[in-house]
Amino acid sequence: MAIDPNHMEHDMGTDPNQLSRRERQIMEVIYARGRATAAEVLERLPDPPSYSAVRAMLRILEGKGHLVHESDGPRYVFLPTTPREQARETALRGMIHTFFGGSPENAVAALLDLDDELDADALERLAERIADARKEGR
Amino acid sequence: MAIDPNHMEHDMGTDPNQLSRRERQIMEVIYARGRATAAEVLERLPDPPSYSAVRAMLRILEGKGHLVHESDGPRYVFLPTTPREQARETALRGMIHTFFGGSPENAVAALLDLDDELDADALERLAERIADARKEGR
DNA sequence: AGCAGAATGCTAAATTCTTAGCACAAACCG
DNA sequence: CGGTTTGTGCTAAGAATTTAGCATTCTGCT
Repeated sequence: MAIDPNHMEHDMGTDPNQLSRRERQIMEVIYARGRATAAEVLERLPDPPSYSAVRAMLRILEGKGHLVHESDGPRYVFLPTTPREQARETALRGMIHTFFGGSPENAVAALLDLDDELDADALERLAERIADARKEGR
Repeated sequence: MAIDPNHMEHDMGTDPNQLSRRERQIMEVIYARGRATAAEVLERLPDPPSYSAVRAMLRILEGKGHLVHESDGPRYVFLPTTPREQARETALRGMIHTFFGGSPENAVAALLDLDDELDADALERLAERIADARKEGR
């Protein structure tokens, strides 16, 4: 059941583990929103720099292959090149390895333990999901 | 049920979101191991630099308050100042915000969907845990 | 004892990151 | 229309990060 850390290897060019401080912050803003203009990124950055600094970083991230842009009227909207589903799986695996000894079960348990918690409906849905998984024999 | 992003604010000095590329990689190695010497960190770093470069980074991380060291014979063993339980909660909340629209339920569902999957015993334990949580009325 | 390897403290240089300003264009508003 | 605001492309400088070497000490082995 342990997660193989080698499973997390990627092309270094778009490996999130190679992102610098600001690059990472920006990618997180964009994933949280799904897509974002420079102004929208700027609004959400911790310790925000200037608008032109944000644009410069976005261009760099595009140059590295992490982002592409579309035009929306006069402005650019940036999207991640790695689909969200893939990016979050990568992030989950990394977190399981770093903080949960490779065990997804421990990670699920920790999620269930968070204070601001899953409500009854969510727990019911999850219980059903788990029951389904058990029926499928996995 | 949405996670409040403001819940993630920390003293900027030890805020993981402020870690640079290499600092973050090193912190992840140390959390994965629980504690580590410079040599052990070096073994696990992607694109590893020299031993002395690793030591210099460890000293910096100690100076910033992220690590402390103990002596183990002639060598130093480094430990994170933020306990693992706290660090992983921070990481989980951040991930839920970035990739799961603030919903822990979505995160749990994604974990359940990982390929290399929870086995039957783990599913049973989680099902019990969920049943307990539902009995407690939360 | 002598030597080689492992360790620390320290320093500075190389490299990378981050920032913001300029010139120009486009869009908006009175 | 004119002035202001918002946007892009581009550049370079300052700041931060990363790297590794030196001097010294300690440890282990022959």
